[in-house]
Amino acid sequence: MVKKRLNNTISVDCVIFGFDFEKLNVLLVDRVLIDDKTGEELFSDLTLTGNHIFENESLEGAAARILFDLTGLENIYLKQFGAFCDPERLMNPNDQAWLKASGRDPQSRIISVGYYSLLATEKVTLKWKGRNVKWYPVSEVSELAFDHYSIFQSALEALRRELLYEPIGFELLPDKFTLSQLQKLYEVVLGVELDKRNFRKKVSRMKYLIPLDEKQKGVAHKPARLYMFSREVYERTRKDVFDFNI
Amino acid sequence: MVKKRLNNTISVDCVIFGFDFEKLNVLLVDRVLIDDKTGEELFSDLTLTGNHIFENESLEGAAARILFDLTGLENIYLKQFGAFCDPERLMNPNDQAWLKASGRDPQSRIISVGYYSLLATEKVTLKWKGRNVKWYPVSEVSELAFDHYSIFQSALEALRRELLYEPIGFELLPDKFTLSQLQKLYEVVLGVELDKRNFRKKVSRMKYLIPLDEKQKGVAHKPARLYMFSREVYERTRKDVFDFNI
DNA sequence: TTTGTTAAGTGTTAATAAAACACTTTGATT
DNA sequence: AATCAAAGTGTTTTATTAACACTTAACAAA
Repeated sequence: MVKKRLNNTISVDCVIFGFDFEKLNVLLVDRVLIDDKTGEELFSDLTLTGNHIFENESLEGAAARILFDLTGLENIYLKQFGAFCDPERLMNPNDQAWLKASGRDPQSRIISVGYYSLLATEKVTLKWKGRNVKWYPVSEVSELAFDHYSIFQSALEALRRELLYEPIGFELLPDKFTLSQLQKLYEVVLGVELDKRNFRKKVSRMKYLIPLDEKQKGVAHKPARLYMFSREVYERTRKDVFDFNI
Repeated sequence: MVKKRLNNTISVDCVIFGFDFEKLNVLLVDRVLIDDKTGEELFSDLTLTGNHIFENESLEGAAARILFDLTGLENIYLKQFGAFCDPERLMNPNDQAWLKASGRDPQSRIISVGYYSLLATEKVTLKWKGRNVKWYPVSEVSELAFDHYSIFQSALEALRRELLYEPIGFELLPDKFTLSQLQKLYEVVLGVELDKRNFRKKVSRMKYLIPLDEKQKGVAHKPARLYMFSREVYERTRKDVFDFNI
């Protein structure tokens, strides 16, 4: 092993999850490499949204910038879930060609710090900025460029774990939502089926879930009551000490 | 903000926790800067154990190497808990002097990837290698160099959370241990008091906790039965699906 | 205005887990 | 033989989880 101190590049990759009341989606970029001379399309595949970190920018700042550039939204939920830097991670031919074409040293090492973020898709209007960015259902994501598939899986795992223990589901819903929408969210993200009555009994214990004097409109059935999440109540009533009982 | 692509340095910092049946400890390095000319001690403070990443080395590989260099141990539990890279993090005067003295550009940016690892202190014989490395009780750690105190706190938080949901406590104990030692471990790491009978009832449900036909020796009271952790049983009986009930 | 459609909303019982609590046992030491 | 120190052990109350089916409200179509 060569014991040389390396200069590396830091990039931040965002796994942007969006919930549309039916399924969980993720924002991916359609990466197309065009041959300079012939204008021919060399290949096309999908990547996560990512970018290099600027001078005087924090990791989270870079993630927020990427998110802002794509959606125009600020103050979105962002959570760091891992750093990725396997020496072999950028070694497949497409990735090498891509790095070369974008003027980087294909031998250089890039460390990726991953953030996932949570959005209600209905809040978002995508800003193309010349890049082909689209929502893809999480269940249909298979191969991605670089090592982005394994980063994506890591993010999904981190999201699931977080959802079990922290009230972050609300980040995937509009400000006002119904209990059925909240239940569907848990079912879709965790990949389970939940009993309606037991679910409602459970969430009724969460004081930060505030029922509103307002109902759904324009639905062809009994309209559901709307609820909102109160961060204020959550912060005030959360237990400081671990309440796990071993 | 200057939009320049930077070359950065990656370092890996290890927060090495050790349990001694009484308290949780952490391995820290006493960093002393000596003036080249006068031989005078300029300052001394404590840092986490860390190192730069070598070429062709993975992040986890670097963490394992740091751990091996300090303890001579391999296959130790290691968990990545975060990446740290605030532009302001290395700006205090001691840290600047240190970077300068060790031949690095004080303006360069260092990203730290943090790993924590778990050990029974009795398994470890520290290898000095010219560096003053010692166990410090976690409860007595206050200031550390660089931003290592906040990295340390992050590690402790990650450890506590992990301990609540995964059977990692065994990593902090010798191969054979008593139930009282296991209980003490949970109490010390989580900072709670637990009821002996309820604790035993709870762990008796864990099939991967194997009672041995062996007892403590040389204690001036009723000797306790020894137990071991079976990774094999754990892997075989763990639920694949989330068993959280919402 | 009646009828059909669709999802909302609601309660009980049985099984399991958590919380609170004190005395007896065992081996080593004196 | 007596003392010491921690090991080991059960019951009751309360809270949570799991399983399960019918009525209601709004809209749309006839």
